[in-house]
This record gives sequence, C-alpha cells and structure tokens, in this order.
Amino acid sequence: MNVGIIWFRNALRLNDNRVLVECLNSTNSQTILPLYILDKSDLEQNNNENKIKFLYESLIDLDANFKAKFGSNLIVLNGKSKDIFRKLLDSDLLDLSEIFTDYSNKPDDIENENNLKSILAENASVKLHLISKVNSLTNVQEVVSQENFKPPKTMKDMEKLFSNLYPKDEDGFYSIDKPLEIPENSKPIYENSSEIIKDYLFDVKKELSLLEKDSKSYFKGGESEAIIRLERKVSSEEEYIRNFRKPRTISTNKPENPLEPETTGLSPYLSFGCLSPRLLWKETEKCYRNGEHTQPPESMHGQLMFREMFYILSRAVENWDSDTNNSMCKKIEWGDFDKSKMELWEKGQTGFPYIDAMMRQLDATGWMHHLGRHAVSCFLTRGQLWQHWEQGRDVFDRKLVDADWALNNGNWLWLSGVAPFSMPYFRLYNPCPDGKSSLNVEAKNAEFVRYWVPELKDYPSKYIFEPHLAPTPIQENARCIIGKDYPEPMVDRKVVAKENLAKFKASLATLK
DNA sequence: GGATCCGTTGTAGCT
DNA sequence: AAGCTACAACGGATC
Repeated sequence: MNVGIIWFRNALRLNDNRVLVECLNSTNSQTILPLYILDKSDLEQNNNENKIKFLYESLIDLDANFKAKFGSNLIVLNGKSKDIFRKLLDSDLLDLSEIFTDYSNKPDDIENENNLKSILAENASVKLHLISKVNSLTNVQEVVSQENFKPPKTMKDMEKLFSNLYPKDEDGFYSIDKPLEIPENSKPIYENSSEIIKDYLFDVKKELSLLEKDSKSYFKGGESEAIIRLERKVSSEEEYIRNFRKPRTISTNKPENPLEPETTGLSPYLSFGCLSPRLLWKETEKCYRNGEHTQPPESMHGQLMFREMFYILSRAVENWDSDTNNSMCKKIEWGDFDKSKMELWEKGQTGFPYIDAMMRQLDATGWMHHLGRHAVSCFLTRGQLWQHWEQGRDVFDRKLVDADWALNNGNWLWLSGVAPFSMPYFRLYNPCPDGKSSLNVEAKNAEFVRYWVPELKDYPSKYIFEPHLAPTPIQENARCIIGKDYPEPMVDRKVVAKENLAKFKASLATLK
C-alpha cells in the first residue's frame, strides 16, 4: 500500500488546508500518514514558554480534530526531520510514495527541505509536493517570478498586484479563492508506522503538563480556539470590522480583563497556521458586503495585504533577515552590542514606564499592542538606544506568540528606518506619550501602565509616563521613589534622540 | 530631468 | 481643546 505523508509544518489546521486536500486527492497514495516533526532542544532554545505552550496546545487540538474527522491520531515526532525521513524511507515496512507539505521560505524550513531533497534524490520514486497558497493569499513563488515583478513597497503596489491576480467583482471585491472545506476522507490511515519511528515519538500532552503553570499566556493554541475567536471578534463584530482603522483602535486593554487585546487577537493563530488568512479575508468580506467599510491601508483587508506584502518580499529579497547583502536594508553604523542596554530593554527596566509596560506584557503574555511594538522598536534602535535592529528582532522572535519570520523581519526593517518604506528616519515615537501624542488614547488611560508596572500604581496620571519628573512629596505619597523603587530613565531621551538622528544621517551620507 | 508629491499610524509648541 | 505649524528634510514615483 503506497503511503502519502501529510507533513504539517506551518498550517496546524484542517480548514482551508490545501496540503490535506491535495494529499487526499492524490491517486498515487492509497493510505495517508499525518506527521508533525519538532526538535525539542531547538524549540526550547529559540522560543520562550508561551510560544512552546501555544504550539503544544495547537498540536493537541489538531490531533483531536484529525482523530474526530479521520479516525486516526496525528503523529508527533521529536528529532531532526532528515533522520526521521531517512528512517521512514529505509524501512521495509512502509512503501512511501509522496510527501505533501506547505510551501515555506523560512530559512529553517528551507534547510530541512534541502536535506529531505537530498535524501529523496536517492529514492527517485518518492515525490515531494510543496503546496502553495496555504498560509498566504497569493502563490508567492509565482508572484515573484513573474516577468514584470517589482518588489511591492506600498499599499498602492499591493492593490495593483491584487487587481491583476484577483480581478475585482461587480461589488468591488477581489476574487480571492474560496476557502477549502475539510475534505471527506476516502483513504485509510497508515497505522503501522509506530514500530519504525518509535524512538522519535513525542507525547505532547505530557510535555505540556511539564510546562510552568503560572504563565500569564493569554492565547490558547489550536484551530478550535481560532474558529471561536474568529466568530467572536470578526463574524459577530460586523460594525467593528467595517470601521476597522488601526490608529483608532489604540486603547488600553479592558480593565476587567487586562490580558485581552482590543484588536482581534488573531495574529498568533495566523502565525501558527491555526487560522487560514483566506478564511479571515472572507469573513471580513462578509461584513463589508453589509455596508460601508474602511479601505486599505488601514482596513482589515489592508492589514492582510501588508501581511501578504511581507510574505512576497521575504521571498523576493535575498537575505531578508539580515542587514548584510539585503537589498532592502540600509547599512547603518549601529552601536556595538551593549549587554546592559539590551537587558534593561528586554526586562522592562528602562525607566520609561510605557516602554517597560510593553516589554513586560510581551514577556508575560507573548503579545504586545502594535503601537507598543512601534514604540519599543523605535526606542531600541534609531530613537534612544542605538542598538542593532537584529537584536530586537531576535527578542521578538523568541517571545512573540505571533512571531512570523517574514513579518517580524519586515517590521523591524521598517521601524528601525533601514528599509525604503515610508518611515522618514527623523520621525520618532515618543517613549513618554502625553495627551497630545497620537498614542494619547493609551496615555489618557494610564491603567495599562499601572497594571504592568505596579510599582507606579499610585502615581497620578500626570506623572505616570515620566515619574522621575514628579516632585518628591508625590513620589513619597505614591510609595515609589524613582531611582530606588523604580529606575531613573536609562537615557536622556531628547539628548540621545538628537545624537542618534545625527548618526543616522551621517550613516546615510556614507551610503551615497 | 528637476520639481513635486506622497507614503498604514510623529512630536512639540503655540494659539 | 482642537488645530495649526515647525521640526528637518527620506526616497521613490510621477509629472
């Protein structure tokens, strides 16, 4: 019996999963074998616990849904994918014919893929299918190899690109593909693999139980959770979706539930592939069809188009995740790696309550408000600390539950000011937002800072963003002396901002 | 080909 | 208190 492997990688779901559909439709495989492969030591080294927890929960959910639908468990293995595939190929017990997985251009995935290809080269009868349009709305390989392709840098570019690929219908909506239904299984599951791969079997439930319990991690992983949240935050919130505008959705988290984001909170589900971007697009479109709605770049569809832009760019631009030999990254003379600066920033001990609140939220929950991301990345790089964007990128990658290689690198390129996006380098975010700042919705409600920086909970709002300016009696009254109970600002923000602006300008001049 | 416009989301100070 | 202006001046696309 020929076996076709469904190798789940970045799409931990059954809905709108082309990998699943293609495998079940293939005439070359008579039985199927669903696999997920992780490398525990690698996973633990590069991800904090919130992310690992989210992954385990997603795998448990996928397993349960797969079992309910297809009558068999998902097989989760711990090891190097090349060793595992070698084992499967060498076994006499299993007649492997095809491997189906989702297309990815993440460096780790490409490395694993290349290893697999070299193994398969010795077994010409086994075919590897890389399925496109699983986690993106477009076929990014096809898009970037088109003759007239130019890397998109603005929303206008993306609108042009979408108009060509998905001509608008009479109502003005792009003809994005319909999400795929979960297919009916017409094939038996290959049940005899456990003997072959027994050394690699990974007990997800057990591993999850070993993780720490006191995590503030807010999002629960899994497709089931994604579908519930999609319904709760999109489908049944039509007015919110139709009016969606990024700058106007800044707000502190609700006092009664400080961990729940004001925005949809769907990003972790997108990055783990628990949710199809196509499904989110179409649910949003349903809301749009009922009345007036915002337009890109600010609208919900606009957000998904930016996501798509980064997927395309990360494939088109060599060395997307590096500042070397990256055609979209200006090489700025960043300061040498400064361990103490990085630690203060990462631990939320900079002495800037807004920055510290955001960084502590990131550490505790794995999530941060998008404008917080702007503020802390600007602060770390061109704004105040003059540290290399790659350092901040690494921290975000390790801690953000919604970290996505293409998006995370793209956003750091953008916010640090090195990419040719619309971010004039002199436009800095104020780490101490006051009532006049565009961040003022957040600033007016200082509860956010009080929750995450409880040392300052008794400070009057007037001083909460720059507590070192509070007169001594006020500090004493709030039982938090700056310099003793909460740090002094680690830099004079205005002085360093001015210096950094000059350095950035000087660096740019040498590039001309 | 030089001028002008525009870009998902700036800030500070003044009236 | 909302709105204007200055700040300092990017870089690619378009006219």
